[in-house]
Amino acid sequence: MSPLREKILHVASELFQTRGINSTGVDTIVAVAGTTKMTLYKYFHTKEELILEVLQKGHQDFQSWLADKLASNTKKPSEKLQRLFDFIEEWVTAPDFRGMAFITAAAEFPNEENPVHRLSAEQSRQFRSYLSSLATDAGVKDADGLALQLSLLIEGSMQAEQMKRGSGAIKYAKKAAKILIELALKN
Amino acid sequence: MSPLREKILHVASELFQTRGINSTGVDTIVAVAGTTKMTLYKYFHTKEELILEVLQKGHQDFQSWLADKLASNTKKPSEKLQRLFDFIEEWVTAPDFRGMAFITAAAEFPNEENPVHRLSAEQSRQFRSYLSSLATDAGVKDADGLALQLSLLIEGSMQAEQMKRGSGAIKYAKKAAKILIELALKN
DNA sequence: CCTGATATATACATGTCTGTATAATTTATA
DNA sequence: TATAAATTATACAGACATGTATATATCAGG
Repeated sequence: MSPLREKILHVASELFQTRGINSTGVDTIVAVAGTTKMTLYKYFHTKEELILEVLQKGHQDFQSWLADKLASNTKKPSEKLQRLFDFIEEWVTAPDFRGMAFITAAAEFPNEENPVHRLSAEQSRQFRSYLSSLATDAGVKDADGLALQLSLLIEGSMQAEQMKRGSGAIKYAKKAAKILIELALKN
Repeated sequence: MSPLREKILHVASELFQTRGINSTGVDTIVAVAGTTKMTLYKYFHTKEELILEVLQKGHQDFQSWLADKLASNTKKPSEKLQRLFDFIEEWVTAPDFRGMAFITAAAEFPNEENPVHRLSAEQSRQFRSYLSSLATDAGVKDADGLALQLSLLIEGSMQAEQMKRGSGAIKYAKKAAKILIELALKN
């Protein structure tokens, strides 16, 4: 894959998160990336296409990072569930964290028919489904229910952290999660 | 207060939530409100001022609606805490609910220095502080902690409901809240 | 009816946005 | 070195953004 293409993707991702998607023009993106509009439009036919790819890459990076962390630091399924929030905390307290892409994108494109909104909703659904599989593996009965609750805590924390850096929300989310998980494992 | 001014505020609020703030031009607002730009700029010197007032009114409407509901449907402080999510559910499942203004606004204006972002963060903080006072009145020891956890569940549910109408997230948030509240009341 | 405030109609200045057209230039390959 | 591909430079079209200037119309109170 072209390094210039990846550079554009990376720069766009940064700018979208720090300034917002709609407030970031393609002129700014190419200027920061050190290229021109002609090149950008060669790799991405429209700005919307670029947005969708940025979202996709962001979500994939997050998902595989999390899966790797869980795979290499835990063994038992229930352990994965319990240590989940440690890694989420690591993710959201990273100095360059500026919010979860699919959360902010859905807010910038509220119309449910919009392709960007649809992809965001799909990623949110997919993340919950991943949490549900973790819960199922751990032997939780209402896995979907627990997954939804955990996703609310996680996405809420990300939202809170994006709104105010160093909010410490994730600490309390972790405590709440621990209670909910332990209770779910008993039933 | 001028009815025309209120009409503009109301229309702007609707459009901001259905199309996004940055994607809604003042031309659209005045067209839908049935007035002209001259009048809009007489009442609001800039678009940003209009945005800020829309946010303020939205938050005030929500807060007073919730306080009224709690005041007229509950007596004991602990009861308020426990029935809180019933009213939140009523709020987010209302047919015209399109997301919590201060959540989406913070996403559209990610820069923490931005006045719109600042107001959104302030409203979020204020809401948590209100939850904390409810918890304190109910005799909860770590009132701030519980308030933060509940706010994550609430804001997460609103986020989820805005992303996909009829998500049912609030149902599970309510269950989680019940557990957390009962546990906090015991300690 | 007349006057003053309120609102409208309309045009415009100025800037930014996405996306494209055209030509020059660098870079890689053979 | 010659040829082809990739990238740049630059200008522009057309739409839309915020905000303003100017003149007209509506409407209430005296």
